[in-house]
Amino acid sequence: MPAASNQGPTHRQPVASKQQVVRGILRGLMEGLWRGGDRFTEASAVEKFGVSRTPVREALLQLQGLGLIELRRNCGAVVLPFGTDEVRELYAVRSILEVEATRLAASRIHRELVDQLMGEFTEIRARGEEDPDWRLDRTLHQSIAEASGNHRLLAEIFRYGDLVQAMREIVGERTSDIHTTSVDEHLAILEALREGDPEGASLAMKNHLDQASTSAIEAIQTLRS
Amino acid sequence: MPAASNQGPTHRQPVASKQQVVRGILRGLMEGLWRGGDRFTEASAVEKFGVSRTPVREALLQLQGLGLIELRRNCGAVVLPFGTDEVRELYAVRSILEVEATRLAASRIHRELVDQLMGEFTEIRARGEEDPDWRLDRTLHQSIAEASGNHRLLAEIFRYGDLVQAMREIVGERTSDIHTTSVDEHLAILEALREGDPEGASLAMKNHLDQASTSAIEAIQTLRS
DNA sequence: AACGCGTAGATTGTATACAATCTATCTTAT
DNA sequence: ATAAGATAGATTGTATACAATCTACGCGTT
Repeated sequence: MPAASNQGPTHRQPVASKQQVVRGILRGLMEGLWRGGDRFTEASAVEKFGVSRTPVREALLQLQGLGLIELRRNCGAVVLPFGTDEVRELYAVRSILEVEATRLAASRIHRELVDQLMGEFTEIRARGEEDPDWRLDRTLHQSIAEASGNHRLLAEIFRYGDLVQAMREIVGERTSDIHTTSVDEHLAILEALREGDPEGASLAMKNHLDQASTSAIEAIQTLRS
Repeated sequence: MPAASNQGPTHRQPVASKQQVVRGILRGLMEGLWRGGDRFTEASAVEKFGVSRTPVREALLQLQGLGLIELRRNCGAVVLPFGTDEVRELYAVRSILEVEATRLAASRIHRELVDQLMGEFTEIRARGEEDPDWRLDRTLHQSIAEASGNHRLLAEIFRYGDLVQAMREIVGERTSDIHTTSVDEHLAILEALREGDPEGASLAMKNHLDQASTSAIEAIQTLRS
């Protein structure tokens, strides 16, 4: 018997504690549980999530790195505002990064990759399917970020992509109606990339992210209503 | 300068441990102590810096957030490449953020602030002084980022500003010759901002950061030679 | 009564012990 | 001899105890 094989209330997965806290606090932020300027201590998070201080501290540091809270010496965590304005700003920064990545990618991305992605999107559209877990969407953004040729830019785009994905999943826990991924917007980006048109591709990406921003703001409002 | 005034082996400042590790590893990266792909364990860092695992872990998480190392479960920290290409990419991302912030700031920044900053830069230039600790430079970049009106964009610019400042200080520990801050480049930005010219200001910022990138690359090469 | 100071509580920073997991080597059966 | 599996070591994930620091309240002095 190599493993204890406990069934029933299995042992807490050690690796999940930190992400559980990150998710929980992010959910609280999105639901409007705290107002900007509110403070809470490590001890309160320990009690709320039932884990020890170590994963709580690491989770708070991660959230600070994501610009969602602020940690002050011996003063607890200060919750930063998180409303429609902040979501708009988040998508604005994401747009700055991805629009520039798209501009760079236009002259570097491989045509075969563009064709393959276009095929998958058109197939999805023909079947009337939905890409419910945003797998294709993420693949597209990731492929463009990689084609930018700047590893650090790719990393920053991933940072925001992971944050947006976490927000999507939290929204999905409550509202069954997930906004349909916009295949047409994606295809517009790919068509411009296929022609090697940096301005057209970056403009199409900007339009796509503006639409995504509006959808995200509506989702937050729905979550809080 | 307050001058730390460390006398004797006073009590270890509890708050300094984590930043000491961050600084030490960042210095190692800049000096080329490790090659990209090298791995080191928490235990080795504990031994190297003489602190416990807790601040080491938090330091590694911070460095991962800065995109300098990669943490893998039970596999230690993987050092990412850090050479001239990576410094160039770092400044490219910084440029993307700050150029857009400058464009946004052109129509929002207060004229009095621009005039005040121009006064301080011209005074520095008239006196032939140097702004050795980059205080004015940081004030300018911070003021522009604030004037962008996007708090998250400001935060991201701060993230890179702090990283660049830490790199400058590490370079300064070894090489007495610090590159002179380029007053003319700063004044070009401010003059365009004063006229409310978004394209001129953002172009001047891009030029300024391109020069800074070249200087940083030269500094790294000097540090390693 | 107002201000300064000191002490107690609270909170975070750090160190260490324990648990879970992974990697690599060694054994064993085919 | 090769490959599959088990076992031991190493490494990270988590929990807890201790140290340092900050905040706030109460006391004493002016």
